[in-house]
Amino acid sequence: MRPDDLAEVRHLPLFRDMLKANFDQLMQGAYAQTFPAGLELIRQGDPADFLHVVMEGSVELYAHWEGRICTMAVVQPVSTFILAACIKDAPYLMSARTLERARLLLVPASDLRAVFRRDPEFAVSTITELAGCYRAVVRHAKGLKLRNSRERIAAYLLKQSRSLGGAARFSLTVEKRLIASYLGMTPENLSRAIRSLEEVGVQVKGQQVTITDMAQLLAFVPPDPLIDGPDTGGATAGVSLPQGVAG
Amino acid sequence: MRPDDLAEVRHLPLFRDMLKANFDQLMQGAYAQTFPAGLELIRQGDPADFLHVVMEGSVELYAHWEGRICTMAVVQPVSTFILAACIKDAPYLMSARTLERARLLLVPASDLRAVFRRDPEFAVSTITELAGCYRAVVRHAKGLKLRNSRERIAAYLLKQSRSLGGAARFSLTVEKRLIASYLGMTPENLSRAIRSLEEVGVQVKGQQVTITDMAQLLAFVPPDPLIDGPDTGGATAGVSLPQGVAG
DNA sequence: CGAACCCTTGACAGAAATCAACTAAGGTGG
DNA sequence: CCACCTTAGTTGATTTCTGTCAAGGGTTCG
Repeated sequence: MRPDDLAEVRHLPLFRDMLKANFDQLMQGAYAQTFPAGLELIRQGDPADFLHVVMEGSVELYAHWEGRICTMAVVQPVSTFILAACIKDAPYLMSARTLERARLLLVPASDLRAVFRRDPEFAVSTITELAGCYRAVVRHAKGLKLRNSRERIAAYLLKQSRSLGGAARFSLTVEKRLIASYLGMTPENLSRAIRSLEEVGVQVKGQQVTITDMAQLLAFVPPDPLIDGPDTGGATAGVSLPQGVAG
Repeated sequence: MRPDDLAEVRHLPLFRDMLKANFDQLMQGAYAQTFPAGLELIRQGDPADFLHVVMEGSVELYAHWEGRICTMAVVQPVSTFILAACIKDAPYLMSARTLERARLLLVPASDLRAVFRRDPEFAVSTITELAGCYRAVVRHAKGLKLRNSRERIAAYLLKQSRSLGGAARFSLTVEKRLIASYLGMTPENLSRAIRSLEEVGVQVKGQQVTITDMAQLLAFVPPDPLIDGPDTGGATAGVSLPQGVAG
């Protein structure tokens, strides 16, 4: 594993406060690997063996049942996923696949469980991380239940804009079909709904999003930190959530 | 607070492994209180001051946005809720109200945060509890996205049945309108969908549910532990989930 | 160049929300 | 004890939303 990878992992909220000795030991059992695009990393139902950390590229978390599939999140660097399954030593609830060529760090789940039992700082970091993940999914569920398709799309676009500091023009970072699945609708429906949103202040041409009337758009879906998440203003992009979003 | 209350709280997975001294201290700052039916205990957006433990009665967790409301969970004794908000010292994502007369234990969030920083066992319990909550919400979100109304209802009824050891006859434990909201549909739609489920092996008359053809019902919605949760076989009832479900 | 694949559009079918009316059950107060 | 009121639940008619099926345009990549 590259030394600068280690430094980056060390800076993650999950790992930054633990004792160096414990961090080093955790990383000793871990290994980094590069995967091609479109590879299935994890299949839902499998036992949770490794905590995954995305170093480069992006990973889709998705779920399936009876032949249907839906995207649950897109994880982008640098963040972890499937933490909860590792902790519970339980089957993964979601599958994962690379959206593009990606480099991942795999940390054995057993090491993880051993370490937070003896490193209180790491335990606290884990608690904070999980609490954040939990709240992210609750917000997602609230969006699904309280908003219709058009509203979810508008809120999604507004969130993207806000994460870029309120930009009126920006590019979508993931495929539309994936956005559709993440927002709980079909690609056709997304396409039509996007078109219909022109009358409330957004125009989407290909990947290019232009907010033509911010006030009108804000009036159409009043952003709510209890659904859309707190103002990040940072560089978080895509459908991913602030940090690790999957357990 | 009653001594037998203390014993019951002490037996919760969240509290059972911590040092007695720490438990006692936590409980010293806590207080129990009885609330009438229909009282709003928590309003979403308010700062998280207390971890709530339901000792008796039941509590609905719900969310609202722009005049719309939806039920997120029903919490029944003995379990905790809004753990995650307390940990993050962040605003509640959900509101809470008593469905019936209920007795609650309120534990100051600041005490909570202080204690798991110095009691590793409690930290581990908190981690496990949160991981469980996270997975419960992920399962709920999966159900919403991967199943249609009829399937969600059928799965819900099957889950109730299984939690009673596979009973073919049982009573609904919560109001239908609440079930409808929990499952993400209108009461009218629930009513009609229930009626239409007669042709796949369930009959519902008032509160009474009768599974007339278990095989057919199982074929209609193949239960999936990654959505419906692991087989409990226990006495868990209502729309509530195994343990604390709200952070 | 051809083969995928994504995205879009149209036509249609099915699902779900809405509006309105009606029933039934439970609780209140006379 | 009964009349009354409130509320949950149901049913019907209708509209709106969403998914499905099919076709075509555009792009990327081998």
